[in-house]
Amino acid sequence: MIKSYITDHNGREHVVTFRGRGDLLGLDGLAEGVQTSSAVALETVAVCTLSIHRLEKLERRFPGWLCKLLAWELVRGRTTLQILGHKDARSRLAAFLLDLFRRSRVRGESVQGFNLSMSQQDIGNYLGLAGETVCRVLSSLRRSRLIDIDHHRLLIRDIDGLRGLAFN
Amino acid sequence: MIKSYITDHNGREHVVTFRGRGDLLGLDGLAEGVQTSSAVALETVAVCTLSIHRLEKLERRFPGWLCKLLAWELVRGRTTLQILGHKDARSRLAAFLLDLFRRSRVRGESVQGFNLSMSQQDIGNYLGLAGETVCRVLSSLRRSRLIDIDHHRLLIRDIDGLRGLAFN
DNA sequence: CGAGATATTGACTAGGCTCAATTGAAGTGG
DNA sequence: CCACTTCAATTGAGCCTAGTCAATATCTCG
Repeated sequence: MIKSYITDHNGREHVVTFRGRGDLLGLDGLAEGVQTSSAVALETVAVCTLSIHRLEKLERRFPGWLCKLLAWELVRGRTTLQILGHKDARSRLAAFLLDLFRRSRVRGESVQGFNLSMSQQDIGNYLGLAGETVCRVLSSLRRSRLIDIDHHRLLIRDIDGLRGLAFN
Repeated sequence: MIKSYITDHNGREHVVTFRGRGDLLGLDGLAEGVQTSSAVALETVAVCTLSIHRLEKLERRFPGWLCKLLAWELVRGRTTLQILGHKDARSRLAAFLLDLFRRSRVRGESVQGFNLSMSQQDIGNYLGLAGETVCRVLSSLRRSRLIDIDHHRLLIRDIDGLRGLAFN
């Protein structure tokens, strides 16, 4: 998993997304050729570089492909926005975990667990919460038997309960 | 000015953006042809419809044009995200006003005032704040001589002060 | 094993939300 | 032109969630 972030005027770091296997990284670079975000690998990863040139070639072969992808990103970002603007800490975490879970399933990693490769600090940064809050909420979710955590392995015990939280 | 919003499972409304003269509306519809957000005009407006067909034609004439636009939207959304995740009420309002101001200048409406056509409730919804908080902060900004408000006309008195707030 | 990072927990604080009452603005119809 | 209605804005009081600070505990890795 890769953490993508930006650094603001004060040198503070803001996590923008976490990308996993199969995700495209750096699409925002299309805006003027400037890279607007940085990225760090959170574990050992293999990346496949794709030149703009090649992207354009793909776009010619499958017109609208790239646009559709970008539009989806836009919609996804919108959902995140909604979460940050209107949900409390518990709901944010629930939504976050469900999103990670959904993506791990799409990748075919099945079962009902996945790897939380980022630190709680990073999760908090991404969700607009303090790291301590993330820890407290995760503990609370565990006490409520909604999830289980073993080191960095996360198990979902009650997905409907989580959904209830996430979608209020 | 047009307010673009989505409605969640509970029927609650979430303001996504405010669009003004010259802005494109409904680009998220490119994601699968489904309209993912609704829109309401906040005043009498004239809109120019643009069929997907026509968009594609434009894209053929100026390859990459649409992608670049979408990428910019992505970056813009990212900024909003940063604001929602990491700033307090005062900073959010300051950043919001500066953004509106910048856009009004781009449109050539110059001077240092612009029209706040949306309700404080809507602003709050957009920024993840309660309407009452928006009101309080605006009053406070006025008391600090950073802005002036007359009905729905907003005047910026101290743009550097606002910038200081917005960027912390 | 030791060091540095990360996680956990507690106590305290504060910023913003909720609820409620009042004022003010804008539009409607007689 | 003025009463009447309605919706937006304003202001206050009290509460509560999440942030901050600080102290351990636990993990990870060389």
